[in-house]
Amino acid sequence: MGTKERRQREFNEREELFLNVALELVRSNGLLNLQMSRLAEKAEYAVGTLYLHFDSKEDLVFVRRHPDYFRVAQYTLCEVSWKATSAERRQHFLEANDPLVEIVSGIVEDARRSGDLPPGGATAQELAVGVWALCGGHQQLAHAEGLMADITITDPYRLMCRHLIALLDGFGWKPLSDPNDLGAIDALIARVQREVFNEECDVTR
Amino acid sequence: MGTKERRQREFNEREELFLNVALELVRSNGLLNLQMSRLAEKAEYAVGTLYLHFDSKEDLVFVRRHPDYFRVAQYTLCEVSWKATSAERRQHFLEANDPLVEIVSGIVEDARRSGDLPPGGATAQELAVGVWALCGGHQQLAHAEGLMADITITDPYRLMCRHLIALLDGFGWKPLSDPNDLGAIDALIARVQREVFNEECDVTR
DNA sequence: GCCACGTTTTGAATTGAATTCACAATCCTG
DNA sequence: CAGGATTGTGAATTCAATTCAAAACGTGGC
Repeated sequence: MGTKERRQREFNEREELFLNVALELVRSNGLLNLQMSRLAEKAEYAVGTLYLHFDSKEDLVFVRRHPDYFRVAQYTLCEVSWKATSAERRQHFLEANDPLVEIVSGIVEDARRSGDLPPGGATAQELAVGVWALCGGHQQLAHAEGLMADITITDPYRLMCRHLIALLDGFGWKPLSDPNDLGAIDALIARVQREVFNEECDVTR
Repeated sequence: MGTKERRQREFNEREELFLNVALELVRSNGLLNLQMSRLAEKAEYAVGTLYLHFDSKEDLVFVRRHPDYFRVAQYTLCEVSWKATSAERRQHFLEANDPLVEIVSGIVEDARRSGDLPPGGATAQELAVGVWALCGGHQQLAHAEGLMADITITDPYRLMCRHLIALLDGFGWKPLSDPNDLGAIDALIARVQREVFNEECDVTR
């Protein structure tokens, strides 16, 4: 019975199409101006079809996992829309984050095992939350146009890295570095970018 | 010419009324369910009157400075609504934050002068941004129901304090404390609450 | 090939809320 | 107290999300 499977595949492809078109629209007009009818039109399907895939607009936005993820995550986490979202989607979001939590926790545990991080105290997850919060908070501030400029901050992402270093230093994570040594930080950023992300990702944007 | 002034006063009082009723509604039904027509009705004025005071709903929400400030600030800073807001309101928001920036910068400078904080390196404002980001990020995560529970974090605000301590320790701000000494942290929280906030503010909520 | 039936897709109609604006009410001034 | 200016009103408009009855399509049996 291959028909059913083909159907399913086509359905998935259409969903993918919707998501891609949505992404395009979000990129050019912003999340706020995303309109279901325009999205449907641009994808060359009827609005109703869109609603076969997504329960609501929130739902549509929620599904995206992508380079623009940060922006969506911020919107999603914003209490207002968090509460507007169905419990299933929230669960989905939380579960989608699990692997990340795993990875980060693993890194923390490795560090502890190897003695880079003093034993006892914060659990791996507690530490991870701090990093997550710091990144999210910086992201939020960095995107509020004019805010950083107002307090004469240039290069907000480098600043974020400095704060991350300070935070981890505060937990005694070795090697300790100086959050004020800009040269060393730039070198570190460059190295991580090269060795971990294989140049694919420009952290400074 | 006292009439004009009375008028102005009455206008201001009405604005205050609108804001109070709005706050009530937000508290009972959430920010998302705030409806202009219901607000007008509850305040016993016409919708049009509401619009004499506020250009839009965003505008109304923006104006509030209050214990629920965090929630509103989060919504405000969320890129999506930040961009939807008029440039004037944004400017207003930024200016309203200036005194806070001043205060925090002052504290940082005092610390540097007294030798508690090593000289050089991050500017006071850069340091302040880190604290702001960390608080905002924690706030965001803490309010996303289920998220903290999912990764077995209890007492997210205490955790936030631990991370703040770690961050400042990382910058070498004396006295250095151990972000893992929970007893000391609780004592510190209690002390700050007592001496600075005069018990008026329950930080643990 | 063609019909009947279930399934999928459609988009016009509905709904719900923000915002506007022509008119009404009120206030002020000479 | 007339009448022009200012302020307040809420029905009407607008705009976008969501629904749902009907059309189009696919499938298996004859």
